[in-house]
Amino acid sequence: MNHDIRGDGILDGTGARSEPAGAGRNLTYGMLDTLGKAIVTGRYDDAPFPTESDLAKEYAVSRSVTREAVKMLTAKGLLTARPRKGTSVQPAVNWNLFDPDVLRWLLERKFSLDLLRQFTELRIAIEPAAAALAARAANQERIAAIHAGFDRMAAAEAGDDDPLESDIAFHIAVLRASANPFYAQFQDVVTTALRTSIRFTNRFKGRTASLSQHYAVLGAIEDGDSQTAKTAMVELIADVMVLIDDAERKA
Amino acid sequence: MNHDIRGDGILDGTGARSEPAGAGRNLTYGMLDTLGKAIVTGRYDDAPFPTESDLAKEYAVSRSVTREAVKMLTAKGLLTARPRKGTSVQPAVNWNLFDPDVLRWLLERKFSLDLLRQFTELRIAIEPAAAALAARAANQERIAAIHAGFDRMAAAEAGDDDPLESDIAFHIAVLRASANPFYAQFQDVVTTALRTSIRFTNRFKGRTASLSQHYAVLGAIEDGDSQTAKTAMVELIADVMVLIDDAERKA
DNA sequence: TGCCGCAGATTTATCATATAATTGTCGTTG
DNA sequence: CAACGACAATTATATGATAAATCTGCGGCA
Repeated sequence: MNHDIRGDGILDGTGARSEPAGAGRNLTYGMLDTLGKAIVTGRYDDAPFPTESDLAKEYAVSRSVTREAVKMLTAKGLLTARPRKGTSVQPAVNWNLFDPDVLRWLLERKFSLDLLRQFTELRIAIEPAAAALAARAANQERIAAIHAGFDRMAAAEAGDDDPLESDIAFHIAVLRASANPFYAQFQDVVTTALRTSIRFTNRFKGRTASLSQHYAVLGAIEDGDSQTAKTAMVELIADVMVLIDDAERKA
Repeated sequence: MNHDIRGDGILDGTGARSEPAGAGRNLTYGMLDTLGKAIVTGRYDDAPFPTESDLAKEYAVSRSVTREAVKMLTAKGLLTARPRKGTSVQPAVNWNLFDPDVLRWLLERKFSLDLLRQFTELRIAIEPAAAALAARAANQERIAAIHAGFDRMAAAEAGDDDPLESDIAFHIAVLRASANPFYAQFQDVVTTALRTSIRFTNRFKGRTASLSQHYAVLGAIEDGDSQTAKTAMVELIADVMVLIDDAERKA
């Protein structure tokens, strides 16, 4: 096994994420990323997790780097370490699924329709509630942000913006407009999940017809009509759910 | 400032959390806990965050321990570090609120009615949806778990169990019964929030009257009636919200 | 036989020190 | 005044040594 966490020969095609970019930043983050993916994809489900000195040898880095990477994975709930017992992978229920790194590892390496459906089941609870709160907490600035997202979607319709990124921008703006930090917390989660699920949604080209549905959400929030905002958002995400159900039935 | 992360003279009154118990486990976890609390309570909002060598001196530990604690806080979104620029506290929007440690630090040290209300706004979206899913995914084992939680609540009514812990057990069982890992993820969050909010809810003694409401949720899930399960859970949490609103009005 | 306890081995935890890499600052120079 | 280069501060990495925790198995003792 030849692990290249130094990234000497890696060509990083995606330049999407600006700041948190895991891999190439330094040895610790490179190891974090590689190990994280390995864990969520089940490489150590039957094999025991290596000792820190074995890991250091395997990845050709110092024990400092190894220990720091392991500590970060521990902080995210993926690992646990005890003297003499060694380091071991935690059961998946302990993983912090709302950590953007963990979710990205899961979706990038283990994408499944089932996971997408479960995630959409979450969105259909969160986003309508966020829209309802946004309608109550509405002010000039928040509405402007949502409006900007909608305008980008409209521009994307005409080919002047990216359809996926503008869609994400709209939903993020609604979450933030809820004025509730717990809802705002889902920003990263929704962004990560939508970005990686593009593989799936791209197969259905008729989906951009939802522009009018997005406008219904925007309008209701502007009017301060929380109930309408909620139901409009429910319908929007329910349509996504229908797509997934269809795909699952075919598969 | 005298930081006792070694816990030599600390008497740990709570023994509640069994495994993840932050403080006394070792120096790294002790420092993680102390630093985490300090950050969320705003100690470094105007003061710059110390360099790692300063931290090591201040806490009387080696740089290894310091770096590993800082790395864990970085993994939880509280810090960011760059060569020459030093380590600095991230804006609160980047904090991983659904990390049990972060939420605990926030609630233990910074408890506010406002935070509790925002959290309840989240629960009123999550838990009813989880109950609805649970009604669909119901099987013998899952129903038994919810039933066990309910039985504990009934026992607590008679003084034979802890009212808070049994209440938590019921809600956790519903989240798990949703058979959706994203909902199950809220286990720790709900547990942490309910445990720390006991200070508040304990002032209202009439609240245990909700036993019948919990039974309504249980019954609906047993019947596979997702709509009833959902509305029953909404009512249950809406009552909590009323308590909070009352308290906020008085304050 | 069966149990208790101790010695050894293994692995993480901690410490200490040295060197490299990154990048902001400031002065110099054209 | 701008661009470049030397310096300095801070994190990043490497290495080696020692401590602490705890599992395993051996041996003694009742």
